[in-house]
Amino acid sequence: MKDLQEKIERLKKKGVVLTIQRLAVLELLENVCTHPTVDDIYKVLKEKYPTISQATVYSTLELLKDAGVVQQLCIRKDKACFDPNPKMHHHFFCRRCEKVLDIPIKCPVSKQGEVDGHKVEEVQAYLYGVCVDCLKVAESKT
Amino acid sequence: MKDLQEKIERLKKKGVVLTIQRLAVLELLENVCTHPTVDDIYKVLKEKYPTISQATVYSTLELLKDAGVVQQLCIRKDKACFDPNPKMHHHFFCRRCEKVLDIPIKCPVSKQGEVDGHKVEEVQAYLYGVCVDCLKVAESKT
DNA sequence: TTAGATGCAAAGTGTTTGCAGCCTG
DNA sequence: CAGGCTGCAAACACTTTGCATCTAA
Repeated sequence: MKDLQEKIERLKKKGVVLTIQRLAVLELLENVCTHPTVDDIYKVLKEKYPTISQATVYSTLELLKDAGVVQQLCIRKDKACFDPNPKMHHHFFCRRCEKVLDIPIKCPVSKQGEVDGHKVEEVQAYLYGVCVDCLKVAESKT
Repeated sequence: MKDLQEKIERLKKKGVVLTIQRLAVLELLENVCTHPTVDDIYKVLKEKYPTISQATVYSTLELLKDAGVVQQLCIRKDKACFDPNPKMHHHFFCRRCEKVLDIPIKCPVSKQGEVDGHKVEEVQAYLYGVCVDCLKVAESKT
């Protein structure tokens, strides 16, 4: 939970008002090992905070992203998902079960923050395929 | 034009019916050096083929993607864009002018087609930042 | 007290779907 | 002639927006 405290500090320093809703989103993300979509987050929070709205979840996630405490992934073409870890790392999307997983590969962006003269601020490497669990299921059916 | 012929051959071998509309999409993509969205393609084709529909453009692009002659990029969160080059290579998105550019970096997916036991079928590395042209404009305004 | 956040609903945008009619082989 | 493609419009899903109300500092 050290991460959570650090994030809260960082947000406070930026002058962000920490409402119940924002803390709830932050906390949920901190305790998750998946990469939830907006709707995933909304549905879970709805249980504890029945009046929370999708618009708030959307705006909070944007706020957290802009503050650099979470990152948004564009790995699925239908909807965004979020990663509580804001540090650069990469992802795998299983086309079968639609899970998103962190992966340990290093994707070197040549010279620090610069490629062909373009200023690089962010890098996302997305791998697509079939995850090990789905491969096992497929095998066992053979 | 060699590429175009090869693609047409490949599609024919797969038994794909090459209608006027499909050829038009294919040809347009072959003569483009950008990464057009569905709407970009639709608008251009509309001039030459006033009755063409968006649905046809969508279905054609999916067909071409499935046949492996073009690739779809998920680099912008609002809409898909397409790359006539189906071979693996990576992309840069300029947040200022919203251009998508091919970039020469190599993003090594460790062992051939496999990471952490997951079967990798496709890799997309997306870099985000400000392109060299927009950087120049920004400088000249200083 | 008040600037700014929330909740609700409507609007917006890209994409998919259903189906009648048309075309191609 | 038959299967499949096209064009049109409606349906869909995710996201954004507008605004009245509420709330944290």
